[in-house]
Amino acid sequence: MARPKVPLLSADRIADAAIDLVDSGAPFGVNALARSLGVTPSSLYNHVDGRDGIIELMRGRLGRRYLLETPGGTWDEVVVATMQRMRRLYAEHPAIVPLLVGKTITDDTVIAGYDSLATALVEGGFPDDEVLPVVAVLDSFALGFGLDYASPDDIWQPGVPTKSLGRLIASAERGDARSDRVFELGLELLLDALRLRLARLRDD
Amino acid sequence: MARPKVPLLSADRIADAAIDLVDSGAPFGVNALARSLGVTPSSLYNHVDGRDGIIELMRGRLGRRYLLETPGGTWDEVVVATMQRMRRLYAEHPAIVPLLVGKTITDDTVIAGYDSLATALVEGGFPDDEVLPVVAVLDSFALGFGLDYASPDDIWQPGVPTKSLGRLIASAERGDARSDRVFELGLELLLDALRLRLARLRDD
DNA sequence: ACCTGAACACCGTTCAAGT
DNA sequence: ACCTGAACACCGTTCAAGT
Repeated sequence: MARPKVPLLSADRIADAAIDLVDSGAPFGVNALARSLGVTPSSLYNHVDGRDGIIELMRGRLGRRYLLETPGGTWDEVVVATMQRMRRLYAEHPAIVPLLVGKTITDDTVIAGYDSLATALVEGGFPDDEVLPVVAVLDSFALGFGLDYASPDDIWQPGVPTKSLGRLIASAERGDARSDRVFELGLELLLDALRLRLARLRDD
Repeated sequence: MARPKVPLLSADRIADAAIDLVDSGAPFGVNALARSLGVTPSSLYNHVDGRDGIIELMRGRLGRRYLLETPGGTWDEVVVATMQRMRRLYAEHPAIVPLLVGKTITDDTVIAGYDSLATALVEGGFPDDEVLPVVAVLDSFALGFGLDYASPDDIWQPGVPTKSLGRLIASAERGDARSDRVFELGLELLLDALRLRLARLRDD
């Protein structure tokens, strides 16, 4: 075939196919990705900076789908809206989360999401030196529950008698219902705590 | 060499070498691990169930190092003690965290750690159907900040002007000091929120 | 029982060749 | 500019052979 008149590939098309691939449950890999695009692995290198580059493209693509319009309102409304968007992103693309962890974020849309969160906290009255830690806490928690959605249904498999865990696991919800509940509870706890903290800061 | 009179390898020795390997900053792999043990890759398969098996061994080994003695005291003391142990584990072995995520936990010591947490919450007065979600929230957060320790110093690299993020990043702490602060803040927030929640539950 | 060495299928990446 | 196909170094895993 050599060079076609109209390109078969583009960064966006590659990112979309990569997202579909991982969502389908297949392990991520550039060979598998090329196959799903009906193309040779080496073709991808005309558009994309290797495996890690593709992952960063996926992050950006998802960012644009889920985090594009920055939410407005009071600081806690912004926190809730942002966290819920991330929840949707992670819940609908859980298998992608493990690929994203521990890599520097450069995508503008994703950066903008964190920026709007930080700005809301600043305007809400949190002191400058506390805003980034709060954002990081929220981010840690978001990532944590993202991984929760990605986790196997049985996170814990006790091979030995337990005092409480076995009994609680037996009667617990499973799957997305469990992850949803964890998210709701965690967000509520964090918001309560942040409101309390802000109130205390004001009293001083 | 064939079979030596005294075995060169054991599951524990392999796990320790694997931990050292990852701690040294090298990417984890069974070939590299075998090399660091002065042994052929195929030798490992006499002791260990492949790559994933080695990772689960690392989890267990670290669990035994960091989570062995179950803490006592009131529920919030148990929470603090458990979280601080996990913090130490993650802070001292950050590069291992990404390997552990999203895999089912079967190691007894680690299970026992979660069990003692769950038991403390039950005895502290949290309702049965809320204990596991609380444990999961704590776990999500622990994993999140574990990944924070594992993250590059610049998690965010804004390529575009930001309203707040750029300015805050410039004046923020870095490295472990930043991660420590995130952990302290997050733990404090979660404890405040949990105490508040328990008090409300008692009022009803 | 425990190690080696050869072999296998697969991985990500590079690069000359073709249009 | 964009795709192919060959090539490369490397990956995890299996297995017969040796003691």
